[in-house]
Amino acid sequence: MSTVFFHIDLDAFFASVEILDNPRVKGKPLIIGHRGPRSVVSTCSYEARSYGVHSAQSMSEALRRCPEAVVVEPNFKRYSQKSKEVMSIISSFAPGFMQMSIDEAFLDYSNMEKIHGLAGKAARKLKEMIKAETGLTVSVGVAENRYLAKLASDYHKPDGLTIVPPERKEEFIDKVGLEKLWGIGESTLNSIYRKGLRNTKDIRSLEKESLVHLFSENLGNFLYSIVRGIDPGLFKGEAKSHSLSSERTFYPDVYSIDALDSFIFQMAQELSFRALGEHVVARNVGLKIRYSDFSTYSCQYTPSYSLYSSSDIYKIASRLLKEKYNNSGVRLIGLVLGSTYKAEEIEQMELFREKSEKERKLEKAILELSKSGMKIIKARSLDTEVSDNKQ
DNA sequence: TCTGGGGTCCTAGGACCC
DNA sequence: TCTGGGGTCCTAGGACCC
Repeated sequence: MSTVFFHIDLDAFFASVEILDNPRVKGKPLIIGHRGPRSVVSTCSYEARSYGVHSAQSMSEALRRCPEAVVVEPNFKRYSQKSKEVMSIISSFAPGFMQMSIDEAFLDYSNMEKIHGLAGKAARKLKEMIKAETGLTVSVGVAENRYLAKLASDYHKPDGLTIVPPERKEEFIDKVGLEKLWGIGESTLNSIYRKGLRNTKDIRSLEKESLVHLFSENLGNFLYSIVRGIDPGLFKGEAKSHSLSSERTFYPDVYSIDALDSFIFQMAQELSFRALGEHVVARNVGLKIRYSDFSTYSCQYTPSYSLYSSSDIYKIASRLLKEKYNNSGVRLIGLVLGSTYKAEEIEQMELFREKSEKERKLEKAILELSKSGMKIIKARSLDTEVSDNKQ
């Protein structure tokens, strides 16, 4: 192998951490998630999975399938602490570390045999280290590129190790099957079936040009690559743009524009805090509305100035709401700060200079307080005065 | 049985500029 | 008097993933 990549995936991560912290739930079907009427399963233990419970399933359905399940509220602080422990072991094991999410990461193990031995032996060693030091199990995939390694880690779970020899990659792809290939969701799958293609072999039998013609430039090339075990290049490079978003689902549905506006006001502040905390400013604000029938609309606005102050964000979002809201029941409302970019010296920025001294001080004071962990909500009628900070 | 919350990327049409 | 093609930005919506 000229290149070797590992994909390391923590098994049922949130559930495993809860079991670690509370061994009494070990062996029981465990569901992580809120207990609300519109909540979904975040993660669940393997015992719960045997009842047909799975991530993203509605909680009501999950509890119907497994009424005796133990439901635990997610504790993200604890998970991210545990995640850091694991990631630090992985990142010091080999170079080319790339964390993909709270519970998975890639390693580049190319030309590393001298350090930890052949890839299989090294992967076993890494798994043992993680188990010994954190008490958690991982599944590891080893292959010549990241895409295959990612599929491989999912092939045997939990506590699995799957190695894909380069000469058997197409065979492996066929065994995984079209339905489980990364990047092919329900919609793409249906459009593939509608074109009379039933599996990975059918797709492989077509020329790249035919696939591009049948689908689109991007999807055609993507399909052509993945059925051959060629990395489509999804896990490389820096992301071009970023966004920060916040959304809330209501139960029951909300019909009052004033109530919606209050939520927008709160979310504008949340996002403003997060943006300031991460030293980013945004180019645009987006609003998302999902009505009772699940129909979802979004709109956005790009002002001529950069955004980070809660009052600017709120003003735009509130205007979008007034323009778009159709007076029917709303189940979800969301706010997005789009096209964010790093701005180290926000205080020095043009917009801040245009603002009144008072307003600037207020934003700064709120930022400081929010950093100190205090929960501050500005009174909504005021843009330039400090309220008595209820709640 | 309905369907969270946080993200990224793609598509397609229109505006505008060269 | 009719009309090119490329590039970039903006918007709305869709797809996918963890």
